[in-house]
Amino acid sequence: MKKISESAVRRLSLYLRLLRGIAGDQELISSQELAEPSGSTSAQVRKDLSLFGSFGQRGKGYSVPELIGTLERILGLERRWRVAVVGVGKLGSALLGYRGLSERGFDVVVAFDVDTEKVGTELNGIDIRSIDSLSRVVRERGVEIGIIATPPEEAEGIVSRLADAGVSAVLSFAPIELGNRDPMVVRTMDLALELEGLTFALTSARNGDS
Amino acid sequence: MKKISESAVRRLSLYLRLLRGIAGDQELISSQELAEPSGSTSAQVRKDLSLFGSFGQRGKGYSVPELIGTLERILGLERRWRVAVVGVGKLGSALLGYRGLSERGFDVVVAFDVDTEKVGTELNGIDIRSIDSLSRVVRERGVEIGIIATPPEEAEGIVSRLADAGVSAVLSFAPIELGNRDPMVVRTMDLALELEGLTFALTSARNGDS
DNA sequence: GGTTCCTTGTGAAGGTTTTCACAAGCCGCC
DNA sequence: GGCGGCTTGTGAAAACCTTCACAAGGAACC
Repeated sequence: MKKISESAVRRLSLYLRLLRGIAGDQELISSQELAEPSGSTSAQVRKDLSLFGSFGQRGKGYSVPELIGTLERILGLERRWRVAVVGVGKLGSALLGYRGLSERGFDVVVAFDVDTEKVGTELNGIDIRSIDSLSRVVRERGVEIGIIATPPEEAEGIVSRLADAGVSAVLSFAPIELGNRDPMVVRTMDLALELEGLTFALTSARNGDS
Repeated sequence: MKKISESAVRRLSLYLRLLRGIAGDQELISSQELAEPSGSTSAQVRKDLSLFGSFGQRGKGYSVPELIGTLERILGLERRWRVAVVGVGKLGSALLGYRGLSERGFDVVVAFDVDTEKVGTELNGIDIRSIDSLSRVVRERGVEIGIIATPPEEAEGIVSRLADAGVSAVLSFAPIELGNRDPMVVRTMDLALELEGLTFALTSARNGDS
């Protein structure tokens, strides 16, 4: 199988998000209509899709419901995924209450924290368990993806423990680098780093860049 | 001035984050030492830096404190930035309490919400004001960057109002597409979209990809 | 059935980013 | 001062990604 670039996968996710938003309103969509709101071009859309097959009909466009199904299949979203949130501080709590996860196919099945006050309680129907029991509980509940919302200094250790417990992917909010330990896929979301992308743009715009 | 790719800027931010983490422990660092923990290569590091000048010393490497200063200058972080958080729900509250922002040069100077219960109170020392007063308060407090933590259906309108009030950059957590309205820079962080990047990797790994 | 209009799928061209590889330069030691 | 070891800075090559442009195919209408 060809190698698919990360940016192509991002765009596919974006197309899917847009399509879900218009499902019902429209039966067919052209590459042009899909490109515009995603800040892309029609050629790009067609190329991205053609990496996986031919899903459109010449002269007509793409069937919205079919394309949604196709993108879900490509992205591995035909099934739901079992997620654990590690760290139930402010961010972790926000994640436990975030409907955007289950709407998009991710079920938070358990959360972990060190705080003995929190352990044993539940939040939005999700059990909070002790981090000491992480390995066992992760296996019991079949967790496949971990979301790290702990202080940065804990993150590295948590990733190791998740890896040992058989979790295959991690999304971390801790602003530190977590090497991709092989079979496991790790991705980091760093708010300040994103803001720095903005300040770079603002600053270089101000200093006579055309 | 040359055009700098978004991925290069990302990497520069990453180098800076790493350097700040080791400042004090080490006086000099080689491109190789900087590359490894950032998942890059030494050649990449040198190329990235060479886009802006020559900062190293052959045979020795880069001075850690100087390189920090240089990167801060490049990224526009020599000064602090004034940020407003719009939407004080769970996510917004978490943001108001997040130290990672001020540590990295971003001061949240005000927050906005529609809820009359919240308006007039403060959280972590940050005033919560009515969204109706957004334009005025943004100007009064010199807000430069907006962070959107409202429900997605509000996001579009908020961006317009921020733009009108003179805010030049926005980071949005709403999972919808917000076109880059010209002088303003807009960036979206979508948790589920990042998770989809992971499920794609997991799924295609399982389906005989090498 | 033929003609026109429309949109896909895709090679080829063009552009950008990454990697390679090596000359240039610095340091320390004899 | 000269030599050896080390690391930068950078053209050139390679890899990768995006855009172009057009043939192929479908639908509608006469």
